[in-house]
Order: sequence, then structure tokens, then C-alpha cells
Amino acid sequence: MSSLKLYDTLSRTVSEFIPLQPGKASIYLCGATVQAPPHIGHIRSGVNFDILRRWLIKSGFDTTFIRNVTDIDDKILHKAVHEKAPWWAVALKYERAFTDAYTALNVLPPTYEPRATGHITQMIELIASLIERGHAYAPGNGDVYLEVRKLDSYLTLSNQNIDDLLPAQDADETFKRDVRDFALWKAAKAGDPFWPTPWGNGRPGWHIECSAMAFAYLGAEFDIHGGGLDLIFPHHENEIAQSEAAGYGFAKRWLHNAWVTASGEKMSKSLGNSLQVTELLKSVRGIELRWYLGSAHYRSMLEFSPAALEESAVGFRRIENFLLRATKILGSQPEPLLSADFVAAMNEDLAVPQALAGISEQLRLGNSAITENDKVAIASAASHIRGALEVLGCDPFDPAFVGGAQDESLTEALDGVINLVLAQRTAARDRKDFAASDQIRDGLIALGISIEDTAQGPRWSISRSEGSN
RNA sequence: GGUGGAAUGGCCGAGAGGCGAGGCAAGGGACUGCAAAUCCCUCUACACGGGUUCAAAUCCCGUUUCCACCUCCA
Repeated sequence: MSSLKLYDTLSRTVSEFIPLQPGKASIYLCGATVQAPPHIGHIRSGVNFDILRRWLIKSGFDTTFIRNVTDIDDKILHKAVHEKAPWWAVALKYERAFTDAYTALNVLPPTYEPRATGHITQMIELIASLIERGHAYAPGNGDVYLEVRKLDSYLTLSNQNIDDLLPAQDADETFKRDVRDFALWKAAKAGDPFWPTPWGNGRPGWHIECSAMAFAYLGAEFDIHGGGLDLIFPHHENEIAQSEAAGYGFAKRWLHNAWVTASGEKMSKSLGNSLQVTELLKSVRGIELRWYLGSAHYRSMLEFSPAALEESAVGFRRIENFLLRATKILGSQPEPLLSADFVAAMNEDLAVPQALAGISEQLRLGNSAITENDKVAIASAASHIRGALEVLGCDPFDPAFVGGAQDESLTEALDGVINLVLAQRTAARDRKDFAASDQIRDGLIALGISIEDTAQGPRWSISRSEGSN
């Protein structure tokens, strides 16, 4: 069996994943700043890293996965003023929106999901240590800054030279020793939430929380740090700066997911609500949206369009349809298995698109096997497809996707009614009364129920209405 | 100005020196009372200009276009 290779943003190469502790994997993923509802770009990151996590687990690694919630920052405070609500109510509202979106797309809950505001103590301890070690300073205005020029490794992740950076528009040199120094702690402004510290009342800077929480849950060093491409600078550079200045080994490998783009450009607020997860879930199911977001390689841009999403969803339904038919023929759900091709593809830096080609091949074989009623071949194809879908988090038999709220007796009753109608249609066909049989079929289609005449008799399924409702 | 990324057939999308991934669409065929579903066949590409090589989509040099980051960002 091949071994897992992963990209590393720092070295810009793909290399074998060798964990710090054999058999274990530790991941820290920068989660959401909960100041707005999630759009699919946010959730793509969740899906991409969920696939990584599932693959690590499947590969036998005892995996600890941390994804934080940033529930205090400038934007949340601004939003609170705008929404005329307490900042913590705003943060919780959007945190729940993210949780709902993750759940809808079957993104596994992290091992631990720390909130920034729950780790102020750890941040203060870290800042105190940075001051003590001579890497940070409190100039007396209530802020605490990190002195970046003292660090040799600063900007190595983004491969930049500190003097080439464009000066910040709002740079304030009154208290900073260097314009590039960034705030670990910010003095409280009137009306802001604050926590008491030796340097005065204030709140954390944007970057310190991740360093503090990664240390709290994963220790001084861990295997993988993940996030979106745009976090490389400044967020991840600053995390590295803080953590290394504190003497931590920090992340051994960096993985960054690319964006979902629209019209070739990165998503932005100007696109409005159309790409919010809740909006898109009106036209496709969660499993279909996940299939779409997971289908591109995590380091490739994914160009969103409603047509592309719909095409992807149709493709998924084709696979799902095969699994349902196979299950009926076999009399039980296929046992998930992994094909060598799939394993090889996933081990090559999570080459999902290649893995998908293998699924297409299995699907073709499986459908042919149904035509030939070759149960051994049907079972093989179904098992390998299900095994792959399971790793991708798109197993149609996963309880996460089987709407638990559905009433079993209602489903049975519906099945009975439709079968009764189909029996009428079969009778009409037998007496060659095609006008009557077509009338029944058209009637069912109008109700959103599609009919397939298979070798095993007619089969019905609910076809989703397309596009906007 | 600095730092990255990208350009592949009608469309989407992998690959990274030689055997042309895969999907969608389209056309043809099989099956069907007609459909649907399914299967088979067809269509065959690597932005541009040079170079290296027996062999380049892949390596090198140059050019063009696009995207992103440079202290809010998934």
C-alpha cells in the first residue's frame, strides 16, 4: 500500500506525511470568524479538510482535529452595532449558522472546537511569555505588539521580504517600534468588551488566539495546520511568529485550500446572498453540494456557476441511483471497500478528481452488471463506490444524510400507493393500452415521481425540481 | 513594486518527458410499445514564440492574458 503524500505550503512541494508521533495525526484548522452567514467558500474549506481528516482516519491515524471559532474581532463588534445586538449574541447567531451548514454537508464535528473567548487566559499567558522572552512589548497605551524584525523566520511561509511589503494604510507608528509589528493585544475602546490584563483592559488581537488554542489542544508542535489561501499572510505568518517566538515548534506542515470563485474572481460581499449555503440548499441537497465542493482538487480554484452545481448534482444522483438499485438487488447495503486506484489517488495529495475517474469506471461496470444480473460484479462495484463515497463524506447511506425526521410509516404508505398505481400501469401495458399507461406515467412525473422500467419491474423515485423554486 | 497561482477539446476538469484520465454536452447505435434509465461507438486538446531531446501538454528561456496576497478575508 502506498503511503500518504501531502503538499506543504512552506516547502512548496509534495512529500510523504510522517507524523510527529507514529500512528497519530494532529491538525489545526482556522475556522470561521463568525460575523456573517457562511457562503460556500467558507464551507469548501470545511469540506476539503474534512476529506483530509476522513482519509487520515481511514489510513489508520488516530487523528485529533481542532477547528476554532473566532467569536471576538473588529467585524463582529461592528456587526453588533449594526444589528443593535450584543456582540456575543451576534457571534453565537453566526456560529450556529456555520454549525448548521457543516452539519448539512456532513462535515464531522471537530475533536474539539474551541472559541477564542474561552481562551483569553491562555492568550494572556502566551503574551506574558512573549514579553518575558523579549519578543513583545507593551508600550503603555494598552496595546501589546510583537517585534517582528527580531525573528529570522518571519515571512518564510509567504516567501516575502519584510521591506517589500506595501505599507499599511492605517499604520500608526506612535507606539510601534516598527510599522510591521502587529498587535497581540488591543486596548479597549469605549464600549468594547474587554478583559483585564497586566497591560490594561483590552481584547485579543486577531492572530494570538490561534497560537494559544493550538498550544492548548495540540501542544508545542503538531502535524498539520490548515486554512484558506488568503490566510497565509498575514494570519499564518503571524501565528508562526508568535508561536516560534514563544519557543514552540508549531506546525510541521501547512495546507491551504483554494477558493470558490465566481466569474473568475474571489467571492466577496458584493455578490450578495446568492452563494450562501442556505440559499444553495434550496436547489440541491446537502450531499450534492458537498459532492460539488469536494470534487475539485483542494488546491485548485473552483469556479462556481449554477449550471456547474446542477451538473455535478445530476452526476451524483446517477451514482446514488446505482447504489440504491444495487442495494435492492443484493438485498442489503453494500459493504464499503477501497479500491487500489482510489487509495493511490487519495495518497497522492488527496487527488480527488483522479479518484472520481475511478468511481466513474466502477459505475459503468456496476450498471453493466445490473443489465447482466451478475450479482458478484454488482456487489464489487457497489462496495468500491460506497467505500470511496464514504471517504469523501458523500455516502448516501450515512445516517447524517438520511433525514431522520421522516416518518417511516408515511414512507411505507407512499410506497404502497405508488406501487398500486404502477400495478395499474403494468396492467394497462399488458393489455397494450398505452394511452392509459402513459397517462399514469405522465401523471406521476407531474407529481415529481419518475419511473424507470427495469428488468426487475418498474421502479419509482422522487425527482427533485430543478433550479430555483 | 514584492510574492504566489493559472491558461488543456463545445463546456468542466485531471495529468507532468513516450502508452491521449474522467465527466457533461453533441451525434450515431443497442434496449423499449414510446419514453426514462442503462450500455456501446464517435468527436481528441494542451495560451503564444523560441530552445533542449530520438520523443515536450509535461523540461528550459522569453512573451501575452487572467487571478490572488501584501495587516478584514475560507
